[in-house]
Amino acid sequence: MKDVAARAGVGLKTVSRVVGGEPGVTPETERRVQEAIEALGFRRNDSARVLRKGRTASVGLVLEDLADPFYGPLSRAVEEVARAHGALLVNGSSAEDPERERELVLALCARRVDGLIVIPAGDDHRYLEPEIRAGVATVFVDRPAGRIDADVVLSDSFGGAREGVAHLIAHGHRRIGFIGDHPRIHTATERLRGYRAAMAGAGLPVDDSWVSLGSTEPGRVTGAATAMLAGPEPVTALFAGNNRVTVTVVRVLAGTSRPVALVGFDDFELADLLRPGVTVVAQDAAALGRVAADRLFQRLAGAAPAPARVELPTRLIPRGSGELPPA
Amino acid sequence: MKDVAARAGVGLKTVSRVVGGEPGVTPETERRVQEAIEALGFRRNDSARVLRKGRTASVGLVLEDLADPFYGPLSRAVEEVARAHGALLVNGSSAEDPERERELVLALCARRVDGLIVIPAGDDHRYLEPEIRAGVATVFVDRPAGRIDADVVLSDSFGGAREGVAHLIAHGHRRIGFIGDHPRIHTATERLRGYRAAMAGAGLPVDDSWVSLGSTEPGRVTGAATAMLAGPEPVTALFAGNNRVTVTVVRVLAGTSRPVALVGFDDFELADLLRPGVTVVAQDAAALGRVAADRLFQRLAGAAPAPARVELPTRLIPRGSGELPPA
DNA sequence: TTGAAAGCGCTAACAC
DNA sequence: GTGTTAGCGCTTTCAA
Repeated sequence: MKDVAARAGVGLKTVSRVVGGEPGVTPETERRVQEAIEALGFRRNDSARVLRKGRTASVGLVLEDLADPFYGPLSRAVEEVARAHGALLVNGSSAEDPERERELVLALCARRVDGLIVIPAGDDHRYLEPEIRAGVATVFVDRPAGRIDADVVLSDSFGGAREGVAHLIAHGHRRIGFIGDHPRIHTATERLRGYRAAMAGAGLPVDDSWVSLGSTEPGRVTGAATAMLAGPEPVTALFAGNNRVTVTVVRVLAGTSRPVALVGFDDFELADLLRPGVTVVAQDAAALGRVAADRLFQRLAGAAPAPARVELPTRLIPRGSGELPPA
Repeated sequence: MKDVAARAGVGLKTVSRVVGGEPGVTPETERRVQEAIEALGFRRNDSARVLRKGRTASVGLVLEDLADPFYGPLSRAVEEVARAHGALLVNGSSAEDPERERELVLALCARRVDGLIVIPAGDDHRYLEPEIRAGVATVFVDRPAGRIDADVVLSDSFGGAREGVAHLIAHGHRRIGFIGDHPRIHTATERLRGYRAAMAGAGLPVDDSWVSLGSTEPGRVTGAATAMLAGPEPVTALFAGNNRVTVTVVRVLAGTSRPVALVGFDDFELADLLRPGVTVVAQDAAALGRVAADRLFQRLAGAAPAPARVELPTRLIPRGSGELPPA
C-alpha cells in the first residue's frame, strides 16, 4: 500500500480510501491510485485490516465429518448465509473426538473468527466460556452444548423416532429392534427415548436384546442386526438411528430371506429406488444450517437474546420398507 | 499479552516465549506467566501473529458445491493433510460460477492463505498470476487451470470413459448414448472424447442424437435420456457422465419396461444395492484431495518443481447394469 | 479533499 | 534468562 501511494504520488490514507471504497476522493485522484494498484498488482492484506478493525468477517464451522453426506448440505447452507453477510467459512472435522473438537474450536477462536457454529462431539464446553465472554457468538447445531448455556438448533429426534416406531407398531409389529449411535451422542439417546415412548405408548414391552447403541461402524451394526434377527423370537422390524446405520441395515436385510420391516432416521439419496423403498424419518439438514447461521448473524449484528433452543420438525416418508407386515 | 506481562511482572517477550513454546524461560517464570494467562483468560491473537510472521497456517479450498457427495471425501482428505501440517481449511463453493470462483479465490488471497486448492469453474485463471508470483502455492484438482501453467491433479476421465463404453460394447451394444455435464467443463469433454474413442475403436458410428451434454439438472437429463430411448432405433445402453447424471438416469430406467444397460462415471453409495447393481467407472475422490494437498505442502515447504499434471487411474466396477445384453 | 501520526497485538533482532 | 525496540500493513484520529 505504501508502494501504491508512492507510485500514485498520494498519501497512504488516500489509497486506503480508494481500496476501502470510502468517499471523499476526487475521481482524478482515484484514477491515479487505481492505475498504480493495477501496475503493482496490489491486493490489500486483510490480516492487517483485521488486526486494526477487530473483525475477521469469517465464521468457524466445526462438525463431525465433512465427508458425511448429512453434513454436506448443512455446511453449504451455513456457507450461503455467511456469504450473504460477506463472511467466509473456516471449517474442520472433529472426527467425533472431544479433544480434537476443543483444539479446533480454540484454534478458530485464536484466529478471531467472528462467530462459531459447532456440532459438538464432547459434552463439556466450559472451555468456551472465556471466548463467549470475549464476544465470540456461538451457536450449536444438531446436539446441545454441554454444561454451558448457549443457542442450539436441532431436529426433533425424540418426536421423530417416536413417530417412526409408532408407524411400525401401526403396521402390526410388536417386536421392534433399535440400533443407534454411541450413547455419548445426544441424538442417539433422544431417539432411543422416542423408541421407548412409542413402545410404552402402545403398551409393548421392550426386551433388552432389542436395543443396541454403539459405534456406527458397519461391523458393529451388522452384528447387532444379525443378533436381533436370530433366535426363536426375532424382531420383525428394525428402527435405525441414523443414515449410516440405516445403510448398513439395508445391506443386512438384502441378505435375509424373510422380509423385515425397517424405518430409518435421516433421509438419504436413492432411498426411494431400493426395493422396497426405505421408509425414513427425514430431517432437513440444510434448514438446520440455515437457521443456526441466521441466529449467529443476528447475534453478530448486535442482538443479544437469551440463549434459546430451536427444534425443527421431522417428517415421516413412507416408501415401503416401513409398511411391511410382520413376517 | 501486555496485561499478562504486567500481571506476571515480566516483559512482553517472555510471555511471547511462553505462549509460543520457545525455550529459554525458567520453569518458575513460566509458571507465573501461565498463572497470569489462566487468570486473565488470555488467548493469543493469531491475526497479529500472522501479520508479523507472514504465514497464516491456513489453506483455501474452492470447490463447486460442498453438498455434492463427490466433494465431501475430497474436502475431508485435504483437511486431514492440512491438519497434519498444522493448517486450517478455509473453503467456499463456487456453484460452478466462474465469477463467483474468482471472487472467492481473491478473497482467500486477500486473507493471505498460504496455499490454494481449486476445483475450477472458470476457464481463464490469468487473474491468479499476480498471486502465484506473490508466493501463493496453488494446485488445481479435478480439472486443469485455464490459460495459466499450474499443478493439476485429476482422474483419467478419458481412459475411464473409454473403458466404460468399451465394456458396454463388449457386452454386445452398438447403439450407446452418452449423457454428460456442460461442455464448458473439462471432465465432460474428456469423457465424451473417451466415449468417441471407444466407439471408433470398435468401428461403430456415433449418431448425433446419441450424445447430449448440458446441465446435470434432473429435468434436462431426464429429457435427454427419454429421447434417446424413444423412436424406432433407440439406444440399448447409456453411459452417464457423472454421479448426478447417473442417479437421474437410474430413476428414468426404473420406469422403463425394456432393460437398458448403464455404466456411470463416479461411484456412489448404494450403487451395489440397486437392482440391477449399477456398474460404474469409479474415481477416488479422497485420493484426488490427498495428492493435491501433498503437492501443495511440498511447495509450501520450499520445493519449487515445474507445474505438473498428475492423472489418477479409474476403476471399472461391474455390478450388473453394465452387463445387461442389448434388448 | 487530503495526509501525518499513532497504534491494533504480536514477534525478530538485539541488547542486557 | 530476560527485556527493549522496531515494525508487520492497515485504519483511525485529527489536523491541514
